[in-house]
Amino acid sequence: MKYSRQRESILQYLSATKCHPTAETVYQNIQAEYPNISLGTVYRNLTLLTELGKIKKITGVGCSDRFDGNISPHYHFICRECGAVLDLEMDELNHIDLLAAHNFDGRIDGHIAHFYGICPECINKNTKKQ
Amino acid sequence: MKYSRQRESILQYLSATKCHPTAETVYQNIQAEYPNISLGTVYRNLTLLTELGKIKKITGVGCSDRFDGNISPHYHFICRECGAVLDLEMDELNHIDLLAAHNFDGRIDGHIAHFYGICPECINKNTKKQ
DNA sequence: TTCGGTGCAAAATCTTTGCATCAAG
DNA sequence: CTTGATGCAAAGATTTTGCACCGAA
Repeated sequence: MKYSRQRESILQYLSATKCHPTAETVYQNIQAEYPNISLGTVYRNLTLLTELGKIKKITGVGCSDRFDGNISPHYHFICRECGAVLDLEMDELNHIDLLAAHNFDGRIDGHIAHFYGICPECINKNTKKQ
Repeated sequence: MKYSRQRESILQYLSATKCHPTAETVYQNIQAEYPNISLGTVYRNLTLLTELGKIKKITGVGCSDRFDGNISPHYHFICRECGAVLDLEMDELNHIDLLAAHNFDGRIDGHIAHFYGICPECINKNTKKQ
């Protein structure tokens, strides 16, 4: 695979940020360094980097997919109020694959899980309102 | 809310089927009874029924959302090979919300989880091939 | 020089919506 | 009748793709 400055920039941006940006957000941020980059290139590289395992794609959060530079196994929290996506510090739930496989004839080799609730910031905001 | 034959038909179809159809598939099946129904009406009713809690929307499986007439709490299995979505017979994983909340400052009140692997049918197919 | 990557724009896919008409209450 | 629901088609939103040109090797 050939090196590309744009791809490198996308990977660096994702590795540096703790938020979980959409393709559009990645695009806007990379534009600071490469004003001529196109959204198509961003999508192509996000797909490529996901296939290479260098980033993770998070689906099922809002309408657009999100991307994560943190490829260590971890779970995500989604705030029902502001939509924020946060990393959770918790061990892998390996045992739940076994629970799922218990009454199932197929083979189970993994899972995705997202947790929902109210983020610290929104709890704080709500307290002030009252 | 006014009664509508179309909405009733959609609800009945979803309650009767064990597969987890997309809006497009619902549309095609309802067309058997109501040839003039429009995709817009299907989407409007699927959204409405989801808000009313009469059906469930399953996101994060393939490109389009899927819908489920089974509103009892349960988990889904997704076949990596054929994309089939199957119901899993397992207890609710209430304890994982506590695990998630352990090192987290916000409030956690729920989760979604999908399990991945190879479905019985595909395992069977693969065995025959060899 | 070669060939993969890019920028651009068009297209594809999925979903929502405006509006005139229809039908439930 | 009145008002919400429908059918239709257009528009929105997100993502993919064809193609000519650029730039890494």
